[in-house]
Amino acid sequence: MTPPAKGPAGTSDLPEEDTGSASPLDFIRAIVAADLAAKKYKGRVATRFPPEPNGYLHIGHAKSICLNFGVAAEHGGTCNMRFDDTNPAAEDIEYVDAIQADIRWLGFDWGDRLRYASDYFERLYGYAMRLIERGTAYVDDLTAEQIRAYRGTLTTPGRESPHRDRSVEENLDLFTRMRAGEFPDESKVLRAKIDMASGNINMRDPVLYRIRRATHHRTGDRWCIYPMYDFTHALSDSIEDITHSLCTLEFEDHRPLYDWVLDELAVACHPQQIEFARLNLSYTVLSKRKLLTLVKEGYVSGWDDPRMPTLVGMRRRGYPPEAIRTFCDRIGMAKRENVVDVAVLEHAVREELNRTSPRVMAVLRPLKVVIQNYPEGQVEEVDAINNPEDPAAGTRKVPFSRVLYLERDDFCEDPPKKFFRLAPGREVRLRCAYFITCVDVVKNDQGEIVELKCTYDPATRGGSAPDGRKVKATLHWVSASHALVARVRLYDRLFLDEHPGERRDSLEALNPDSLEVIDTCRVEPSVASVATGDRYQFERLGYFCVDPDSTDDSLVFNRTVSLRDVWARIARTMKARG
RNA sequence: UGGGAGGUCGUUCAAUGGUAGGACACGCGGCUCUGGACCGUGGAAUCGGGGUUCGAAUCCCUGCCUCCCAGCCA
Repeated sequence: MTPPAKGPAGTSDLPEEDTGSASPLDFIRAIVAADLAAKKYKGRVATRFPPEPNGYLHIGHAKSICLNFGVAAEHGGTCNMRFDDTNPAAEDIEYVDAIQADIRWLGFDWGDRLRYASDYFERLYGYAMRLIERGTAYVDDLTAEQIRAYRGTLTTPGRESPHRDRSVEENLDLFTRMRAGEFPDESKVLRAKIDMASGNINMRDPVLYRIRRATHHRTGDRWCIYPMYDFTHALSDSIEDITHSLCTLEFEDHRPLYDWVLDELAVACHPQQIEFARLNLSYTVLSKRKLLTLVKEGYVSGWDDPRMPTLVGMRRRGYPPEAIRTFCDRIGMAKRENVVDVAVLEHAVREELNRTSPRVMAVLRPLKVVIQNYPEGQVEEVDAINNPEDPAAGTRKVPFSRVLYLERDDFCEDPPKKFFRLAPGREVRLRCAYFITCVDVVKNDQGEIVELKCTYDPATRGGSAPDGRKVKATLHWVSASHALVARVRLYDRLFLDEHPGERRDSLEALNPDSLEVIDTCRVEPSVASVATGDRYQFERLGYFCVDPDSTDDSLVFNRTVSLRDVWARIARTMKARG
């Protein structure tokens, strides 16, 4: 596999070829390669990513973005950023800005090839007039309900509209007046004259234009008629000289219409539409409607809630864009319906973070530990490696003193088999510091453990014993008086059901424990000056990033993903077996 | 007796008439100052039935199952 280029993976700086083991091409890349070999488009490859600016981008869009920009880059081609903005009622400038920011963050660059379907409205209008002149489009006065009734059903053919045979002159006149605003909304539409008996419902005289008085975010009130998707999309592709128009499976039925429009108008460029299966992810929903519900009804804090599968959510969660691109490479490209295990995504995230994140020690649930034989008031600094995967990351000093905090989960008064951590009388290693032995357990009136008394072996400084004795566990810690207090947000999957999208009501499957906030975490002082978005590995716990809610005197971390946890798995099986 | 698309390990993607393979997940072992990482290893699949062929996941016939389509959304 080829990890995308380091910097922004624009249309020209991706590795052209995986020199070495040639991994097989997916079916779309195979078609593109064959077209290139056949000189089909004069050796040109031009794609586009055409979102409607009516929502935030999510991981499913990332698959399409990586495909479109990737295919173009692999052949020195181009990929246009195009907004399919033909429905002013649903769209908003907020989304056009957010979408561009997300794609840039993902690592792609469209240079000066930013396009809007709305820029083509005048040309599109001209094409519509041409269709009318050819006698293959007509103005219909039927209401929406009538059109639906006339359309027939899946198994029975439709009926032709009584207005289907209006003269070219009358259609031209009516359509001109539609544009001029002479008719109220929804009173007339322009329809293609194709075949009301077609088995493909999209070919039963599809609507091409509707009257809709709405202020468009780019064209304002200049238009009161707006073109429909099928008409706009095919022609926009053609206008932009696109060679391969890649879209998802549900548009397969639209391809005959796509081709009809371009053939009927005999345009110079007729791109080929190729459909691929959209991405589904286990334990998450990716439908715009459902994501909108989560936001609107307050189940999450917003589009950028770290539990959301949106690109903004993942960014805030701390997912590196490289990991998302790697994920998109790995899931493959096919036409079969699929549900990718979210573990594949998490694995890509861990892999990237393991390679790049500086290590730091933090204690989520502090348990006070006093080292009895360590001199009161003494402080020393131990050396800690910043990233064992990257020697260039260097080392840092971590203060050690008499009173420390350990993770509550790292102590067990009555340890079960295979629990290697601290227990009464047991010796363990404190990471980068000393071996300590637990000599006493202090409890409060409720019987809760409030403090541990330990001793340390001064000869084990640095973490190893001169006599060669071993310990079975190494624990993370922080010096109580030096540690910073931080708030940490622990995220878990938003849904408990593996396929929440298949339920009538996905909300029933919501995980009530998808967010846990801990306000009393302690982190080592080296993270005092951090910036929003900085990523760390909290040793033995997971990867965390600095949330924008952080201020100069209050740190907030999001847990991006936990480390793989073998002990948790062992504990789970032991519990299951009783 | 509508049209379109698709069925390969648990999941996902390969193999395009010639040893069914990778990744993730899972199991076992090793190593380790992170029960992380890493290394090794194991189990695990061609929807069913016929046919063509020396040889079929792949070609043919047939049956079954799944998904998409009846917005003046995209």
